[in-house]
Amino acid sequence: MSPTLEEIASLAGVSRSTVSRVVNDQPNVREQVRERVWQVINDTGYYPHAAARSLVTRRTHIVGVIIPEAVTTLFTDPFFPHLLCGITQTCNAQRYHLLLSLFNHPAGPEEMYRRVVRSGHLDGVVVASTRLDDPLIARLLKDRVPFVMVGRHPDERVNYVDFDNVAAARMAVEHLIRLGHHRIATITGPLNMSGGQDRLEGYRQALQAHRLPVDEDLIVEGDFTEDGSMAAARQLLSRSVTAIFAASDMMAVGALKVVREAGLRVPQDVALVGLDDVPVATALQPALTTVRQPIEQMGSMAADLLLDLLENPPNEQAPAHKIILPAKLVVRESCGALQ
Amino acid sequence: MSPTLEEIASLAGVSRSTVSRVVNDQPNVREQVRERVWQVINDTGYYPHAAARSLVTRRTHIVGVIIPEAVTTLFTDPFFPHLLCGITQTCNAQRYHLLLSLFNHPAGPEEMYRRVVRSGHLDGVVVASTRLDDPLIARLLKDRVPFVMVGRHPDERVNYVDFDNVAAARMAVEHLIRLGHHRIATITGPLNMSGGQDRLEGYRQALQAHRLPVDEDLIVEGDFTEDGSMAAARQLLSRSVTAIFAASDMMAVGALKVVREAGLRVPQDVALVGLDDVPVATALQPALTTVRQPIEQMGSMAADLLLDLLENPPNEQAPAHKIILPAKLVVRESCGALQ
DNA sequence: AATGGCTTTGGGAGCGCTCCCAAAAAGGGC
DNA sequence: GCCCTTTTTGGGAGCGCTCCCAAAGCCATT
Repeated sequence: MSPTLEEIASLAGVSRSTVSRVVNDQPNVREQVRERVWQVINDTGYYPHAAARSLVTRRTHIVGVIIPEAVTTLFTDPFFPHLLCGITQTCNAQRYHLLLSLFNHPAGPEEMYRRVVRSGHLDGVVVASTRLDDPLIARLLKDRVPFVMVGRHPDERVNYVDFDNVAAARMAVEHLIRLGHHRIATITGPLNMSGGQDRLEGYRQALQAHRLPVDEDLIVEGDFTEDGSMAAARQLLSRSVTAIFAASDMMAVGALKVVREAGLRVPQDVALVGLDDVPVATALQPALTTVRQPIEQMGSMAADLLLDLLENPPNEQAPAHKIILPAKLVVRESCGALQ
Repeated sequence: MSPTLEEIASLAGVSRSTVSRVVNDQPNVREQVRERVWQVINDTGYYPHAAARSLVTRRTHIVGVIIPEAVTTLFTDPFFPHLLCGITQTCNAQRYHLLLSLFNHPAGPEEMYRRVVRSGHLDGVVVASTRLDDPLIARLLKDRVPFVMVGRHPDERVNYVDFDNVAAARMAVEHLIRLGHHRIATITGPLNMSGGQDRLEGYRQALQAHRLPVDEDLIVEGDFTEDGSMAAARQLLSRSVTAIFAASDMMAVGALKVVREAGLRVPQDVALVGLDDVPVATALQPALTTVRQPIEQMGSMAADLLLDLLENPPNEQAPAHKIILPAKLVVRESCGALQ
C-alpha cells in the first residue's frame, strides 16, 4: 500500500524525524530540505498511517455521532439527515472524520459504548436526540469524554446546542390564538425528551398568556412519527377542536391525513401548525405553517463547539457551553391566515 | 482512560499473550484461566485499543461511505438517509463501524482520498451516487481497495448493487400508456449518472414497445432536486403534455407544484408518476403513483457484500458481484387510475 | 523413572509513527 | 580564526497490541 515515513526519508536522503517534521508543518527544517521532502511525498502519494499516528498522539481526528434512538424514527424524519449535514460540513472543513453510531445493537448499549468509545476510536462525540434519562450521558461524563449534545440537558456540566423550543411552540400557538382559535389541541413529542417537554411547555405558556384554559383533553402525546401522530389526531378530532399544533412537521403530515380522512378541510375546518420547517412543509397542500428550526446550523454549531473543545481543552472549572438558537414563525396556508 | 492489555495481564496473574488470546477467542487457554481473565476484563471495563490493534493487524473494522456528490442534494432527498440506514444496520450487526465521508472539500477529491483512504482508516468502502466518469472508481481499483458501489458501473471489475432502473421507468410509463396517455413527458435525472440514464432508457423502451413516437421535446433533463425539476416542468407545460414521468419522487414534488401554479389539476389535467416511493409520496395530495425502489435493502446488501469481501477476500480472477433488485409499481392517485 | 507427544504459557520483536535528547552544522561577535 | 549560541538533523525509546517461537507443564506410554 502506502509507503512509510522511513521509506520517504530514505528516498529524500534525510531521517525519519525530518520527514515527520515536514509532514506536521513543524519549524526548524531548512527550506530546501522541506521542499525536497514534499516533492517525494507528492510523488509517492504518501499519507501517514492513521493508526500508527494515533497510537502515540492519542488522537484519532475522528468524532462520533451517537444516536441512542430506535433507527426507524431517525431516518424517516428529515431532522436527522439535516443535522448530519451540518455536522459533516464542519468536520470536513476542519480535517476531522465522522463516525456514525446507532446504539441499537442487540448486545446492548454498554457493549456499543465500549466498542465505540472505550476502544479509543473517537476524540469526541456529538450526541443527538437522546432521552433525558439516557445513561449514556452519565457514562460520558464519568469517562471524561469530550462531548456536545444537540438538545438541552439538565446536568450543568453538559455542553449543548439547542433551539428555543419553548418560544417556538409559543409562537405557533399564539399565531393560532391571533387568528381567533380558542380550542387549540396539541400533539406533543415524546415527553421523555427535552424537545417534547419544552414544546408542550410553550403551548401551555401561550394559552395562559392569553387567559385561555389549558384543557388536558386537548393534549395528546405523540412520538415525532407520522403514524404515532395519526393515532393521536384521531383522538383529538372527536373533541371538537378548531386548531391543532403538531410538535413536529412529520406529525403535522400525519394530522393532515387524519383530518382529511374525516372529511374535514384544512384550514377551513381545522387549522394546522407544525414545527421544524423541513422540505415536506412546502410540498403539502395546503402548504404548512410552521416554525423554523435551524437544524443544519445546530449540527454545525455542535460540531464547531466540540472541535473547539478538542483543540483547546478547557480547564475543569470552566462552565459548560449552552447555546440556544432562536425560532422563527413561517406563515403559509395551513392556518388560514393567508386567505 | 482504559487500562492496557499488560495491566489486565498483571491483575489476572498471567501474561500479555494469554490475555490477548482470551480477548480474541483463541483456543489453547485453560478454561479456568480464561474465566479469571474475563472476570478482570469485565470488572475493569477494558476494551482493546483500536489503533494499537490495527497497527499490527492492518484492519480497522471501519468501512467508509463515500459520497462524491454536492452535499445539498444528498440530504434533501430521502434517498441517502434510507441508504445509510440500511448500511448502518448491516455494519452494526457485524461489528463494523461506519465512517461517513462527503468528498466536497475545497482541497479537492485527491486530498480527501488520501486523507480518508490512503491513511489506512478504512478496510473497505461503499460508494454511493457517483457520476459515471468519477475518477474515484479508477483510483479505488488501482489501489486495490475493496469497495462496492450502489448503482451500476460499466467497469467489469466493479462490485455493485443496483436497482432495475430501466424496468422501473418502463413500468411507470407503461402505466400511463395503459391509462390512455400518449403525450407523456419525462423529467430525467442527471444524465451523467447511471440511474439518470437508465430511467430515460426505460422511458424510451416503453414508448417504443407501444409504438408511440419519442418526442425529444418532451424529454427535459433534471438533477434529482425539487428546484431543478420545477424549472424542467415549466418548460414541459408549454408543450401540451397530458402526463409527466418524473425520474424521482422529489422531482415529482417539484412538478406537482408547477402544475398547480399553472392552475392545472393532477391527475385530471396532467397525470404524474414518480419513482422511488419515499415517504413524501403518501403525504402529497393527490398521493403519488410511483415505482418502489428498495433503497434500504440496497444499502444493507451493499454493506453485506462489502463485509463478505473483507472477511473472505476473493482471488484475483473471481468475477465481480453484480446484484440487481427488482422494481414494483405502486399505484396511488396522481395518475387517475383510481378515479 | 524416563521418554515422547501434546497443550498451555511467556516473552521478544515489530507494526509506523511521535517525542525527546544529543550531536552536528551553521551563524555571530570579538 | 576561535569560541559560544542558535538552528538543524539524527536516532533511540516507546505507544498497545499481535504474531511467532521457545519453554514449561501435563499426560500417557514404554
